[in-house]
Amino acid sequence: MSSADDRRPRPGRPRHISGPNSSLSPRDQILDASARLFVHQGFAATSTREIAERVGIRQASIYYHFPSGKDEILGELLEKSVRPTVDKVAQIEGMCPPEAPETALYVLMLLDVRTLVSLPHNTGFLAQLPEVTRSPAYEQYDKTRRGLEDAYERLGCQVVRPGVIVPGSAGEWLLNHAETVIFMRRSGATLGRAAEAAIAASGIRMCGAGQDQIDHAGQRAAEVLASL
Amino acid sequence: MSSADDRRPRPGRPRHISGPNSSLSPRDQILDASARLFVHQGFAATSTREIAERVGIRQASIYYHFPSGKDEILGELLEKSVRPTVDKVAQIEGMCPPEAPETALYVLMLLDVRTLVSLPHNTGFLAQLPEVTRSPAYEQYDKTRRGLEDAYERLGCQVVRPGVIVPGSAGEWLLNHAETVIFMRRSGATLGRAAEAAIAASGIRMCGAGQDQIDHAGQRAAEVLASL
DNA sequence: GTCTATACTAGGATAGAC
DNA sequence: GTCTATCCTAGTATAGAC
Repeated sequence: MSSADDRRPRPGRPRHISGPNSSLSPRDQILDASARLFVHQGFAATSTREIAERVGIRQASIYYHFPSGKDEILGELLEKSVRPTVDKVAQIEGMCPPEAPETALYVLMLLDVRTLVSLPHNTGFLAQLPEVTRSPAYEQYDKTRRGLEDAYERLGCQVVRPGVIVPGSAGEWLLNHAETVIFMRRSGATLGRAAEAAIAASGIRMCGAGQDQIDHAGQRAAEVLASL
Repeated sequence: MSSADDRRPRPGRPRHISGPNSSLSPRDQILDASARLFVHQGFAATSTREIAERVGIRQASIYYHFPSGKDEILGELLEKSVRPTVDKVAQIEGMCPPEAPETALYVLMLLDVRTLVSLPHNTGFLAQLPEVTRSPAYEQYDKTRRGLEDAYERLGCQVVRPGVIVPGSAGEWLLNHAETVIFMRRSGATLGRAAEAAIAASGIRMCGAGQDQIDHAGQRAAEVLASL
């Protein structure tokens, strides 16, 4: 990482108001405030002035940290919202026994759900905004996410029982299902371990698995996730 | 309805370009163009100029049909996106045998899904936009939609098997599930009868119903829906 | 019913001082 | 590193002609 990570207060004109100012670097303060605002009122509807106000700096100062403005901020928030999950996918597929794909799928879903739940300000939602989808920053995000969808597809195809019909592709369907947490968080819910597990479980159930298999996958998954 | 519904070309200065201009009333042309734009690029990110351009009129002319501008257009689009479903809810609950709540739930979901699928430009998505949620027009929509969620809750509670854990309330969970069609449409899928049924089926499946019950509910549901 | 013209505001972005 | 000052564009909204 560059010198931007340096936390020491370096020289520079003091801010016009010097509030408590948190422990985050100015750059991270901007990211945090932006995330909250983008998610609550939309990307297009949020102005750089509003962001600056939240942080306690002037509008123009944002361009010191993000020379390309809002879009650059957005790009970084998007990246942070998929990266953690994707990075662990290969690991999961490696650790789970190929003869019990439900377990791997359960683990993947649970991991995905947990990551989304733990994202600050529910930033997973950003990628759903139409302005964002069309923005140049989205392209990079989308490539990364596609890797995730592929993993769901590989596992999903093995788990779905004959006779069970799934709309569209299994991968898209299951990933979509996991991402419903985003909308649950939006409607104000605080999701605990039980809710997270319930979502993963219903994902497997939708594929046609019986209660016994679900329970079994759930137990094995907890172990796998713990050793991650 | 008022004189706005009058389709005859009434006097008025001719448009600056006189294209094919469809068969819709000018007002409906504005609604249609707005719907497409709002869904594809967001509400806040869409300007009245863009709307006007699509319709083939000047920006200022929009205010003749919608004196309060964009928000008024939005309000009407939102209303059209829930009204059809909600209006049929009572009817459904009345028609289905109380001893087989899966059937009623299946019908409700299928109806809901079909309505969402048939909405022009996927306008069901509008209510998901943060700018929209905070807009004054949303309040009215939300009240209407809550009636729908209540119906899901009533039926869902009867269907969910003991031992099956559902995150949050059954009503919210199931309504959310039905609304995933919106996101499937967004990712480009064209949904046929089979896909619609698959969504309703997996909703029931998530509650813990077995394949035989699902099949049965599906058959009964088709009959009920036909006589609606 | 639609146009032209225009007033007004808000937001993005840059230059240079401290 | 943050500020002030300022420019410029884009968007909303109104008034009045046709």
